[in-house]
Amino acid sequence: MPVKDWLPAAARAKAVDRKLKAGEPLFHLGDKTSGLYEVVSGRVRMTRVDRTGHETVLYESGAGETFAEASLFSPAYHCDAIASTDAVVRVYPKSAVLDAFAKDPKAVQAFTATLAHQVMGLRTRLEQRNIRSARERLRHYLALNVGADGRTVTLRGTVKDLAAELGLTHEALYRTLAALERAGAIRRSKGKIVLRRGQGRSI
Amino acid sequence: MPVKDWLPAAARAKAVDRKLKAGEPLFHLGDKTSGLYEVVSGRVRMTRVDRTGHETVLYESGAGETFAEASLFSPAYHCDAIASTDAVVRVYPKSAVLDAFAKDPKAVQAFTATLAHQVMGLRTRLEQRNIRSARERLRHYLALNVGADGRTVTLRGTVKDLAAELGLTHEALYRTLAALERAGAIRRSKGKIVLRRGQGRSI
DNA sequence: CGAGTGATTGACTTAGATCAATGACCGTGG
DNA sequence: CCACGGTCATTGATCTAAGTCAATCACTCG
Repeated sequence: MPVKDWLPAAARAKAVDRKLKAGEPLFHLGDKTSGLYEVVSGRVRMTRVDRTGHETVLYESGAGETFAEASLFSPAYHCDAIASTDAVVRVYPKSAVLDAFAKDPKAVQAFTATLAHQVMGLRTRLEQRNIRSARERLRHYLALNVGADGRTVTLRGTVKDLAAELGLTHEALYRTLAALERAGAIRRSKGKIVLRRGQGRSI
Repeated sequence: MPVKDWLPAAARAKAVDRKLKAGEPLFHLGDKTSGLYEVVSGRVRMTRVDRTGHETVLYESGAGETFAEASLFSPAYHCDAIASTDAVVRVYPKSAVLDAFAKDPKAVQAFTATLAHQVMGLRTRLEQRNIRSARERLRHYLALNVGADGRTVTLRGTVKDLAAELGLTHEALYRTLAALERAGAIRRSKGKIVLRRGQGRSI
C-alpha cells in the first residue's frame, strides 16, 4: 500500500500536499480527476449522494492509506471526498503517475501487484466480518497475524484501533481479550498478544 | 471483474478448465504459481493453516469470481485452495497473461483498472459491514444500488444471496424487508425492490 | 409425485451494543 | 512543576436487535 513501494521517486517528487479543514471537500462527483491521493494525516471520507439527497459513505480512509486509485483510469471522479477531520492529503498527479507507468514497466507491475494484494487483504477482512462471534473473529485475526514465531501478534496501534478493524466495539473486544486471557488462551503484554497452547478450533 | 473485460482473446484461448470434486485441493501453499483462476461453477475456498494445525479461511469465491490475481506477480502461492463444493475452475496460465500484458499495454491498464475498481467495491462493502443495524445496512445497500431511475434496485440473485452479501441471516433480512414494506419505505416485486418517498437518513 | 430449495413468519435466547464509571497516562500551558 | 483536559484501558449493568430453531407454503426439477 505505501506509495513508496511502487511509485518511482521521480513521480513521487511531483506530489503536492494539501491541507484540509474538517468538512472541507477535496473533490466532487464529476470533477475532472487530478490524480490519486494519499492520506498523510487525519481522515477523508468518500461519499455518494443519492437522488433523495441522502449521503452514503463509500468508505473512509485514514492516515497512510491511498484512495481514488481508480481515478487514474477515469476522466472524472465517481464520488465526493470530504475531510472528516482536519487532514493533510498528498496528491500524485495523474500525469506523473501514468508517465511513470509508461516509462517504467516495473512501476505498473508493482502498482498492479500492490492492488492485487489489497484485493486479497480486503477479501480476507470481509471474510472475517462474516464471523459473528467476537471470540472467533478475534481468533481469525490472530491466526492470520502471528509473527514468524507462530505465536506472537504485534498490535499496530491501540486496542481501540484493533476493535475498529475487527468491527467490534472496544468494550466487546476488551471483554473478549479478558476472557481469552482468563481461559489461558492468550497472554498480553504492552502492544503484544501471545497465543498459548490449545486455543481450539478456528472458523 | 469478468475476465473477458480485460484479457485479450488470444490469452483467453489458452485457458484450461478443470473439474474439482468437493474437498479436492486446487493448489497448496508454496506450490509454484500456475496462473490466475476463475470460478466457473461451485465454490473454492482459500485457506491458510497455522502452526497449530488449524485452518483459517481467507475467503471463498463463488461462480464468476476470479482469485489468485496476486499469484501473477509471485512465484509461489501464499495459501491453499480447496473446492468447497463440486466445482469447475478455469486457469489462465501465468505466461499467457503476462505475455498479453507485455504485448498489449491496454491489457495491463484494463487489468489494473479492474483491480482498482475491485478495491473500491470491496472497501465499500467493508464500510457497509460497519453498520450494525440490519435496516441501515440494507438502506446503505439499496442507496448504492439503485438503477438509473433512482428508485429501483434489481436483485442479482435470490434474497438469500442478498442476505449473504449483506452479512445478515436470511431471516433477519426477510423481516427487515417486511418491516420496510409495512412502513411504506419500499415496495417489492419479483426480483426488484422499489424505493418510495421519504426513507429517511442514511448512515 | 416426492425431494430439495427459496420465501416467510413465529417464538425464544443471547451475544454484543449501549450507557456509565473509574483509573492510568500524557501533554501542555500557566 | 503541577493541575487539568483528553484519550486509552477496563469493567459493570442493562437492553435489544439479530441470531437460532422451527414450521409452513409455494415452486421447480427430475
